[in-house]
Amino acid sequence: MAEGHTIHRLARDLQELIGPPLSVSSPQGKFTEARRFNRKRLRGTAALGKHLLLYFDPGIVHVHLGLLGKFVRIEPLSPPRLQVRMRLSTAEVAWDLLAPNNCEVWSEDDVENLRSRLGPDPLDPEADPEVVWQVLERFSGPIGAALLDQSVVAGVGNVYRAEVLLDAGVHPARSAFEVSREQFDVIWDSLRRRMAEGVEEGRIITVDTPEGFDRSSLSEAEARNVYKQPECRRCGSPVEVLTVGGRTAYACPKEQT
DNA sequence: AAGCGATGTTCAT
DNA sequence: TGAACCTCGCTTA
Repeated sequence: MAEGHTIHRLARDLQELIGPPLSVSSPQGKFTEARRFNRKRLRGTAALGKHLLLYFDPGIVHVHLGLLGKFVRIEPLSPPRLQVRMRLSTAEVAWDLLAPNNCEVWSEDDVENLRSRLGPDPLDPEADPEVVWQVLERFSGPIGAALLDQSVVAGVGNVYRAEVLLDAGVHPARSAFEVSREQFDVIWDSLRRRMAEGVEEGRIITVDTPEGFDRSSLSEAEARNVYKQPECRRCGSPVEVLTVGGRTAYACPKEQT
């Protein structure tokens, strides 16, 4: 269940493994090159959209969590579950990678190739919204499909798509080139702010809450304005459910046109 | 106990 | 456009 915020948070959290030689294994066996990283040091981590890169000394491991994958922080001596694709551990802590789409050895060229295939990442401070805007003007298809296209914007997933389009008052099925500059600015600002919040909170919470409110107490169902909501949490209108860009989309028929 | 769906992507048709 | 891949928590019976 990973949109870009999850990966950026992981890139940060996994930095606790930087330093000592790591124990690297693949209890499940499917990451056949695990042995080659055993006793090697982690030099750094990086998040590019939904892609996670682990820089070892030497070597690069690329991880994509996909829909089901996750990293779990556990006690280093706890016996790994059978389906652990990769375990990274120090004397103090272990991280288990479960059910990823990808966990493989990459070259610098592979990383460069990925960079060339990804659009700007709202979580990258250097990201240039003008590049996205230019692409949208020529994009043939709905804005809802463009936002999920990783070559247009990197890191956006189905939840942020729904919430951000509500923020901008734009219906997901609207043609991308019909989105006004003002609407795009709201989309981009909203992506930046909400995804950054997602990194800090470790989850996607888009509803407004009172000052001092404990947001971690919100259930998943309570945390969003339109995504999977029966009614729009801003105005109460019944939420429209449709398919855009091959995924289920949610829209407020009153606020999104 | 069984079934369903999911914050993703790629490949085949 | 659909199936495959990767797994599990929540819903339904």
